[in-house]
Amino acid sequence: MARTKAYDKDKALEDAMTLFWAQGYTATSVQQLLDVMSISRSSMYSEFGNKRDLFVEVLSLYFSLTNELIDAISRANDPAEAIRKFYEIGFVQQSDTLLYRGCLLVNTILELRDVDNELSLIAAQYFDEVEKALVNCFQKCASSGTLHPRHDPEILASFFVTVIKGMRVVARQIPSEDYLRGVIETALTVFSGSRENNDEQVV
Amino acid sequence: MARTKAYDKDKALEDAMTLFWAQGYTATSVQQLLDVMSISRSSMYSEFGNKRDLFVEVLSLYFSLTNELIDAISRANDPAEAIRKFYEIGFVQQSDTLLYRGCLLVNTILELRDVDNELSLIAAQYFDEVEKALVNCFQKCASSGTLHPRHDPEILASFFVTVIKGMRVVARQIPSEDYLRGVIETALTVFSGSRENNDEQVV
DNA sequence: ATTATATTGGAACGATCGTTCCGGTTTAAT
DNA sequence: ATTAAACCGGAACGATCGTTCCAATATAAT
Repeated sequence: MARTKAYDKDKALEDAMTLFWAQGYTATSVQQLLDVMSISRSSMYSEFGNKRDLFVEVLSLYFSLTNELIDAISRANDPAEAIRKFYEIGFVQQSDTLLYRGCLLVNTILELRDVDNELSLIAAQYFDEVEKALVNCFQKCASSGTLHPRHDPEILASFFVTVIKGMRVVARQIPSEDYLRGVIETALTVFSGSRENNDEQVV
Repeated sequence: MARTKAYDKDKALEDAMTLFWAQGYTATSVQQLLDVMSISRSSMYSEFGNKRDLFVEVLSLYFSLTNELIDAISRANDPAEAIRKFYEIGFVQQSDTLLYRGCLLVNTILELRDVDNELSLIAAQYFDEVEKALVNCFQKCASSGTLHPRHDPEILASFFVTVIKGMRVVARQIPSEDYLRGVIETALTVFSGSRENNDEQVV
């Protein structure tokens, strides 16, 4: 006996994600959210609780979109392939609009660390999932021999995750066509390097 | 015939920087600024104009602190030394408090890109100064032979700047003692690598 | 057609936002 | 001691913040 909703919850959540993604949590007002979500004030509060709860759901939705990424990493048979797949899916295959938006998780980690640490940690933990997948991949590659024993899987994963985070910062600055490619290709050369003349590093 | 100020402008600006650095531009209220700056509302507005103008001055102050960094880069004679100096000054020599604060420029680039692009661009341009210094250094090294001709100075600089940006994101997550060191040491191996088996990269 | 229920738009809440303004206070120079 | 200039505290501005509430509306089931 109920009236049908005039809005689509999934669609509304997606639109909220887009706005939070662009403007950040603090700078995005509820009124702006209502506008892009095409939802009434009352419906938003009854459906999502409040602005903060909505953001938590948005983070969850955003992370669910990275499943494709994690799967690709898990399936890779050599380390360079894993990274290339990552880059391919996360950067090349993105439309400019999405690419230039950067990463909601990175944005959130930075924005809310000293404002709402709980939210910041949620974002950080989601990103850690990606790092774990990379560690697993590299460990698997080490076992199968496609990763040179000189490389530590964990350190290697932390390196690439950090590079990706940096690239998400750069992406938001709307870099030239080849900028990110140069970065990732340079990063990939760590696989082909020898370390002989690197023993006396002390820093 | 004037009364002496009860506040120290430089000190006040520094304190404002600290707060903006931690909380970001949007989430920091004028009242919070007055509290940490130990300045009256009237004095703040007559001295700095408004919140936005104050932030512009804060960005300028922040950038002036990187002069030491840029000098160190400029003086370096080989590329690895430049990067190590950068890491040493910008990360190792920092107190935990400062290190975990991340980078105000990176934070600002991300936070304000779609909120106040003008401010975001100021931050981005400051960071570009660092990148230029790195390019110059690498070009100099290429001339003097301490940089292998296989490396392109600009691409190499873009790589390390991106790594640094990523490391600033990571730093704000309060990483373990050795995390950042592992990242930078891995990044440095791009200098020692050969590229022979890397010809068929197509991505 | 009636009933029941969920959705809706909009008014209203107190709190806080950035900013302006003014009267009182302080102090350096006359 | 008087004057002039600058600082200071705080009230007040309108605007916006996130949230709550309610009456009106719309629709699925009876």
